[in-house]
Amino acid sequence: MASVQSTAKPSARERLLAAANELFYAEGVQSVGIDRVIEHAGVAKASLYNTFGGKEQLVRAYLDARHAGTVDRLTRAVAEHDTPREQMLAVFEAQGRQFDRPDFRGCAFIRAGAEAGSGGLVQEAADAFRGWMRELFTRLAAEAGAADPDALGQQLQLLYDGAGISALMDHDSTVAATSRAAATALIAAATGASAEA
Amino acid sequence: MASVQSTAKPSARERLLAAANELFYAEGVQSVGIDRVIEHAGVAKASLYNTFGGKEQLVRAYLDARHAGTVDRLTRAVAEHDTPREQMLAVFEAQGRQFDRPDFRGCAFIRAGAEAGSGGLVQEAADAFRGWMRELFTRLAAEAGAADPDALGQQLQLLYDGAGISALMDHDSTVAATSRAAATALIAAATGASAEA
DNA sequence: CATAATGCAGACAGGTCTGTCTGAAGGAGT
DNA sequence: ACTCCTTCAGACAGACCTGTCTGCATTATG
Repeated sequence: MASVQSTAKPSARERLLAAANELFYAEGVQSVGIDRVIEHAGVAKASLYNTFGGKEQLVRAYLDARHAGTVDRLTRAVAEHDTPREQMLAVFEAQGRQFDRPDFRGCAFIRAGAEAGSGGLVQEAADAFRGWMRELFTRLAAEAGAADPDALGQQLQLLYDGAGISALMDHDSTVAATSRAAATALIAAATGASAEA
Repeated sequence: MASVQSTAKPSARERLLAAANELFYAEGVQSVGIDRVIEHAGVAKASLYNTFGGKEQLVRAYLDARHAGTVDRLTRAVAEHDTPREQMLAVFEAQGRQFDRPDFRGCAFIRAGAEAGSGGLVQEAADAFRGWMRELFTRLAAEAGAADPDALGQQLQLLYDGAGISALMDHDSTVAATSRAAATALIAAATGASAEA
């Protein structure tokens, strides 16, 4: 089992995750029912409950997959630059590229957290993701020589979240440039550097 | 009709709006059903449909009331200061006071927008609110002599939204101080001033 | 070949939601 | 006193949701 099969049909689990990603992210976790997920995945309802156990666990798996994808994307973007300052700005540039995608619908964790009540698997997934983002910003801020790395890291996360919200709700394509400029100013103020963008 | 009645029982409309504000804001627009709203308001179901026409219109009225309340609160906070720079910071301080309220549950417009699909009355209400916030920040940025008032106004809105998100999702009481410090730095960078907090 | 595992299809139950409708009670103005 | 209007109480329909269950087909393995 679990052997490599290159061109064969993906497993029920993979098809369910792909369908959940498309539908939950596009229309929201609460609005999309189980029936639409299994129909979109071409999977029987019993397979979903055998594989994941329930809708909440499927939502959790969907968020975990998003988490892994964002970690990959941002890790690659950071690795393309050498200085911590450029690496911090690269995070905002990578976010800006997401804004231009036609299927962009904001941060999946913020949206799922707003839909689901506090507590539960959604909250766990959101905490894990936001903790990773915070650590990324704080680590880069420390490497850049910020006087208070925690403060700069938190400030950059404010910009990151705010940019995602504005891109979602204001249909404003200029927000990526604005957040990058603001990040540049905050980095300069926190490190005492005088480099401009 | 509509005469002044000081101590009498509020009208069905007012009770419905109060109940909608409590329940929708605390638990979300989708999670709370009509039955719970009318029970909490002590109102018959027919009264709700006669007064508002449907749930979506009730949600719209709830958001409009929130809009008016925030406009009042921020307008008062701004009026307590003299210089545009202090007025901008006063907006963040007023937001920080909201964070400490035990019933704080984030920005009602972001949460409702995340729950409802795009388009519809929720989107209209959110657009109106966010437009007002943007104009407030941009006007104050212009009065403060920013080189690019639109850019500074948008940057401050990023911080405002990001702080609300973090206060909601991270249970972090330090975010108000962080956003205020970041706003101070961005204002200084945009106006060329050297004043510190 | 036989057997076990996996997946598909769909019925079914129990609950909740929105919205409509009926019928009656109470208060204000004429 | 009479009438209009608002409001309350609740039944009802139609739709949707989650989760469980019963069969049947396919496939891999002993």
